[in-house]
Amino acid sequence: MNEVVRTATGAIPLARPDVPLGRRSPHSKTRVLVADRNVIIRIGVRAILERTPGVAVVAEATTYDAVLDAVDEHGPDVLVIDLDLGDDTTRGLQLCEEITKRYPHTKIMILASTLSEFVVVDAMRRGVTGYLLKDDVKADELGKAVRTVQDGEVVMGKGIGNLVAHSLGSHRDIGEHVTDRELEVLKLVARGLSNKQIAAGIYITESTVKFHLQNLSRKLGAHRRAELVHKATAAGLL
Amino acid sequence: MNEVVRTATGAIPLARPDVPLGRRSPHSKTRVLVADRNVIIRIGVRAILERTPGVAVVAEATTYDAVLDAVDEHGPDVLVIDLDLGDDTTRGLQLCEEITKRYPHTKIMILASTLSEFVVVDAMRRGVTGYLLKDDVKADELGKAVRTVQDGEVVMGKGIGNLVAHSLGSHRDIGEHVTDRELEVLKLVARGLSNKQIAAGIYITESTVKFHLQNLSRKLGAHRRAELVHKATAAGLL
DNA sequence: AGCGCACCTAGCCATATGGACAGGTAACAG
DNA sequence: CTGTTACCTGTCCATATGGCTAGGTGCGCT
Repeated sequence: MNEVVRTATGAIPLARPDVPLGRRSPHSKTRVLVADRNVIIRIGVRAILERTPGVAVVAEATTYDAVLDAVDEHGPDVLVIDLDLGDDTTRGLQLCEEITKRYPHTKIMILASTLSEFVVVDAMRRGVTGYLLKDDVKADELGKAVRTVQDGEVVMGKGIGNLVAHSLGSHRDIGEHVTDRELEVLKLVARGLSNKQIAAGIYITESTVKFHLQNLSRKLGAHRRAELVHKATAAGLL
Repeated sequence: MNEVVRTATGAIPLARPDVPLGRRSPHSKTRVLVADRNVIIRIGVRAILERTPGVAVVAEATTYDAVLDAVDEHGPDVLVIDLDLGDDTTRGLQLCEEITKRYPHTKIMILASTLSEFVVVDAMRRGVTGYLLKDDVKADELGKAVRTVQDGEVVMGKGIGNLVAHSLGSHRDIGEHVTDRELEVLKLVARGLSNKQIAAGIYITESTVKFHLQNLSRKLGAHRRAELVHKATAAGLL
């Protein structure tokens, strides 16, 4: 039943055939691209998917650029990706947007390590159609989810749907963009610097530091810098 | 709680033979127990190890209790484990200590998600002989590491060795135990409560809250509560 | 009994912080 | 031109925080 595991780096089974934008023949397999920086996860996902009937992993990628190249080269039906590929989470969101625009045939399913209200909502806006948590998925769910996503349906892990619904009803406009400068200040706060030290460090006044922190606090719904650091961490900003 | 997960093929390779404390015959395989709450990781690690010559995965476990049962039942040569099995990291460390005491034949290799100076040093003290980061390992390293650990050698991922050395030379006595009360206060700090609110919440005075925070700050080497939250998160305390 | 440890309390003081106000600039899109 | 956005600055004030010293209790261990 197993023994399906191929070589680690994985020979690419097929040269890309004609990839029409419409639905493919029911007999052809769902072609999947797996993107994760972690080998163990890549191999694990590959092993799980390849024991799912009608699904085949055509390539793996470990960086944002590699994902783009691989999508372009293989035109997969589904991209299973952990957004945390570089040190810039925002980059992952942009990537999703770009792929849904340029390769509408390729559906995106996020396989995340952590649940971030921030990221989920943003991802949905950018055309992502699936969001699962690594720690939550059962082995068989993953295969099913991929096929469901390919059919254009939305798949969300338990609790995630509720989260999104709750967020949309929330008073604060979540998903509000965190600016570069704010992030810069935030990182220094996390390192325990005072407003004065931060100000001196990046050549702005203490007033401005406080200004950025006020905005950050509003965007993340925090009222103390300790909470700010906590929520920012949970949101994958640090 | 959960049961021990058996092999997918369903065959339990061997009823446990006599397991002598000394080295086993060079022809017998290194018998591995994989413990991780995440299916993808378990399958990934299993796939990687099973393609390594001379290594066989005999069981999987997803909870602390299941690990203990499985070690007792299978007497594996190596336990590959992510300490983050429950919501109590400390429990994982205790588990390691117990296993090295009661089953000295079984070597322990930690396969962690995050690098925590705190945990690494503590783990070493309790007889753990390997520490790798999921995000760092190459596929072939994992197999090698398991065999190396079985031979009684210590394996540490890149950077981890330096970390340990640096820690030991550090002025602050790292690995100093964080008490229950401190942890309780810490969690409330992370949620953005003021000292006064925390005091009222757990029926102690503000002075005591500050006392606990002072001790925590010393133990984690932080000087501001934002930094405290940051480091505590990195140390897996939150 | 003596010891260490977790836990709790008090007071003092300089400084940091949060929250509010009311502005300014530059770049860029419609 | 007008509106939006990121970015920057200032002032005001109440409160929170960090750092310190100097105690107290109860518990388990030797």
